[in-house]
Amino acid sequence: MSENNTKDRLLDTAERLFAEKGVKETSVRDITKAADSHLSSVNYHFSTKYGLIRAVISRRIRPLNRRRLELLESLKAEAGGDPVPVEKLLYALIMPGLEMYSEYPNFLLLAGRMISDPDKRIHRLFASQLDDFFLKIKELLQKSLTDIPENELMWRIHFVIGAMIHTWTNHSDLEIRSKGVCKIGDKDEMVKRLIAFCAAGLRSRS
Amino acid sequence: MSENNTKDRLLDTAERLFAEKGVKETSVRDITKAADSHLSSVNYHFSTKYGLIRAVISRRIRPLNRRRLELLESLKAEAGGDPVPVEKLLYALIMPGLEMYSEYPNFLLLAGRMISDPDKRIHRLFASQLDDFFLKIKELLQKSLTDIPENELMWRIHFVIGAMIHTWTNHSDLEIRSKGVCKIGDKDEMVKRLIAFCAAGLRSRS
DNA sequence: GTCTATATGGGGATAGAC
DNA sequence: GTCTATCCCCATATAGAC
Repeated sequence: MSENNTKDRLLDTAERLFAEKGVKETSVRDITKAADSHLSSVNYHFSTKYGLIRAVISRRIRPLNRRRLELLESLKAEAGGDPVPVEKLLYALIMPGLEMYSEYPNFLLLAGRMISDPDKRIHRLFASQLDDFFLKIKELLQKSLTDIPENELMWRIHFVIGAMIHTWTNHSDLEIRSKGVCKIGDKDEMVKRLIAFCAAGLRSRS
Repeated sequence: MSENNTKDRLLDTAERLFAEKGVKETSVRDITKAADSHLSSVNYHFSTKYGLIRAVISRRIRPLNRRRLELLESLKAEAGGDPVPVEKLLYALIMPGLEMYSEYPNFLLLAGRMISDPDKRIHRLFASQLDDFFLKIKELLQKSLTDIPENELMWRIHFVIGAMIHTWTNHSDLEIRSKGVCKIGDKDEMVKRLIAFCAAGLRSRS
């Protein structure tokens, strides 16, 4: 994936180091050294360190969210007014992230940390993308789960997002606790499980 | 809660600032200034900044986890060999954290960030406490949900923890998305919802 | 235990030659 | 676009007087 020009090398290296050590913990010097570039190249291409952070995140999160919204739209069109099965809607939320994990394994860890980043600018880089999706999936879920009040449903969507993000960032803990039995590597199985869990939670009668 | 001696004032102030700005983003100078103390007092009382971080976290996470384990133990004793209702087991996981939120509102946000902290020492301060609980609740859930294979169950417990932690750290996003309708302030209602969601997820037939 | 002064290093950003 | 040299600030930590 990495290209040969400096800008892309900086993005790739920053993505990796941010995921490994954290954003704040990675200095511009670390990045330029590992990318075999020079300190000032970051300022040249991205103005500031924050500009680099934003670029690292945007180039993945935009396609990710676009894919999610496309999936939702096509499910909506397919159904033509009928309710869409909850599992299919959850697939649209969950699967694109896991496909990204296969291709860019560093990114989900980074994204999962961003969502709770104390720097509001960084937090919003991710959270703002979820805003759109949240509204749209809520609308579709309301048609599929007609007996659940709107505020209850919003809480449940929030729980779904939590389960997903925790899986992105902390699957290594589960791998340890399960002594290697539960691995994120089994992508399809894992997605099936997460979807089944969340679908049951969304449908629950309280 | 804050006491008058320097050590406790440092702990209280650090807890607040770590939650507001992040651990890495808060300097020892910030803390000592806000606590009306002196730069070197941190080194005197806690040796290093990391020593302070550890102390801030330990004084809350130990009682929190003790409470959880006590609740599990008393449920187990009460049931006397019979399966314990899933909802009660979830209560033992979820309620102690929310009681802590009422008393020390900064801590849950801080704890939720720690779990995905890139510094492994910090990550483990929290994760290591969950290890015990994970094993114990798994054992009890297996008796209550006899038809669910162990590895499936472990994934589901992981999802439960994710939903809980995301709620700790990101309820403000939900509050915004729901235009103020969904608030963590309604503690009892929120706990009821989270428990109902997770119980349904745990019971799901895949 | 408290306070001042300071050591020492790392950080982001920039100027200016090439 | 690339590279060097450097500015300037802020961080943690410590020495040593009180």
